[in-house]
Amino acid sequence: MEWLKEPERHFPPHETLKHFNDGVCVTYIQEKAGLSQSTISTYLTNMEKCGLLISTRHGKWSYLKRNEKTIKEFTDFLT
Amino acid sequence: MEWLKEPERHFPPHETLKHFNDGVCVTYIQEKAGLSQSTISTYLTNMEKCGLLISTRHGKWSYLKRNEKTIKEFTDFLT
DNA sequence: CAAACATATTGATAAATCTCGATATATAAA
DNA sequence: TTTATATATCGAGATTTATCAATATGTTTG
Repeated sequence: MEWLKEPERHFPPHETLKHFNDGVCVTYIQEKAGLSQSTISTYLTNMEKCGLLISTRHGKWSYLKRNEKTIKEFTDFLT
Repeated sequence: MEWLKEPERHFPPHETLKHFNDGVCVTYIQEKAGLSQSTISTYLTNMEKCGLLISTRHGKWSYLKRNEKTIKEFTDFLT
């Protein structure tokens, strides 16, 4: 969640997409997290299901970005 | 944590102490939570150790109240 | 001091979570 | 249309968490 606040500071640029408008691809997140591909895929899927992330598919890549609306609702609830 | 925001709304008055200045006794929290005495005692001890609660002993009773300072630090971190 | 009461600690078990490798599926490239 | 690449799903083991009953410790009261 923290990394996705500033993708350009935490991830290399995408080869195909020249921007981070839809977030970061699963592979980059997986490599940086240092967990297995299946683990990260499951985590990201769950985080999307519970509304914390937004997933967008471009060709064979899935890009993940923060869902600021739900995140705010959640932190507001915690506060 | 939520109950302790307004003890007078969520708990009966204490017999000995006539106020909630130091929070609520373990027994009341235990009864309201519906978990065993040992479970609640452990939880409250841990929450105190990690700074979320402040524990004050008056005679044979322990009273628990929120540690607003640490709670704020934590919610700030989450936000 | 002994009995009673409030809280703390210990030891145990069931359930949940973390994490992986293997495999499946989807998409693009050759 | 086979192969390569990216992501998803499944099944399983190890670790952690939730929770309890039993027991211990601390404190007051008779």
